[in-house]
Amino acid sequence: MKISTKGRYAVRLLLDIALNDGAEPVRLKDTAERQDVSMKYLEQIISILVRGGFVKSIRGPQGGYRLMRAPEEYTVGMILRQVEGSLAPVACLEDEVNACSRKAECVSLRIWEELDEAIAGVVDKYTLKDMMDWQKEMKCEYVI
Amino acid sequence: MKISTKGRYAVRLLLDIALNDGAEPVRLKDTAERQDVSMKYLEQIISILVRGGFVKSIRGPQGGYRLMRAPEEYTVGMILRQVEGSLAPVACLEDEVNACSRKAECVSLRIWEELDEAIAGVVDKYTLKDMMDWQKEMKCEYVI
DNA sequence: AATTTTTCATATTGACATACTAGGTTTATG
DNA sequence: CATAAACCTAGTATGTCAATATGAAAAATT
Repeated sequence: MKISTKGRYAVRLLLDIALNDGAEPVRLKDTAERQDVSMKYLEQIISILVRGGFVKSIRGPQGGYRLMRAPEEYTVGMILRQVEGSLAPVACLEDEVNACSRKAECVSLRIWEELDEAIAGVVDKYTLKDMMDWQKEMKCEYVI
Repeated sequence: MKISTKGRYAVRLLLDIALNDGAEPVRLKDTAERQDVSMKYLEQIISILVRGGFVKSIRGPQGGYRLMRAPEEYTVGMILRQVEGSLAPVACLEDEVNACSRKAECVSLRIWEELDEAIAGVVDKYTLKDMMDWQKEMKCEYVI
């Protein structure tokens, strides 16, 4: 029941791009340094986000990445599902292919369904905008 | 973000023991047949539950397993944590050893904390007794 | 045009976990 | 004593995770 580093890095990566957006697009090298993670690994993660239409890339010197939409339009759940796939706690909830033959009688399933809803309820409640606001508040506190 | 078969089997195994409890203790062989899973695998799972004081075993012919306590005293969360370990969605929430150095400034952590609470809220809400009741209701519906 | 800086693409790796299977030992019953 | 159950340990195939490694392609600067 763990969120992978891929999922966690993806959220932090998009947050970093949102926070550092300015005249120039955000370079992966800088994000990697700021967050102290492998740039090569981030490259793989961002390529999923580019393909998913979450960010656009600008190649060449002074290139980098920018968000495609406003920060409030990215829920944490959207990001996690894009890089990790389904967040369902059991495969039988995902689709018909993974559904098990005992689905109708399975009383465990009721709990897994409620768990799935609870998870979605949290990750779909927050957006990059919320995280940006928290980050800014925090910076303020440090200054004071 | 998946619950392992070990966790799911453990819940169903204890439910099976609860439902089939009678004059004789419940044999693993019967549970394995009823649920169509490997008995050898169930042996490994139940040994964790024996060590954790969830069930007691009776050896020899006419042996088997019985719950140590009343079904309402087993939450699904207790069972999952016993066989899977922590249900925390990220390692940094587990303990001081796994905590990361950026914990104080990490805004993602707020979301993971809320997610952790949401997960616990569901799995600790239901007990084996609830599942037994659902199972019995369902049997009724089939008869009607 | 050459160089540099960035993204883009694919392959490989080592460690670990998952989901079992196999084979045997111990304990109690009839 | 034969049998039926739990108990114990090891092995194994498969896959996933979390990266590294290598280099190509594109675009801006010099």
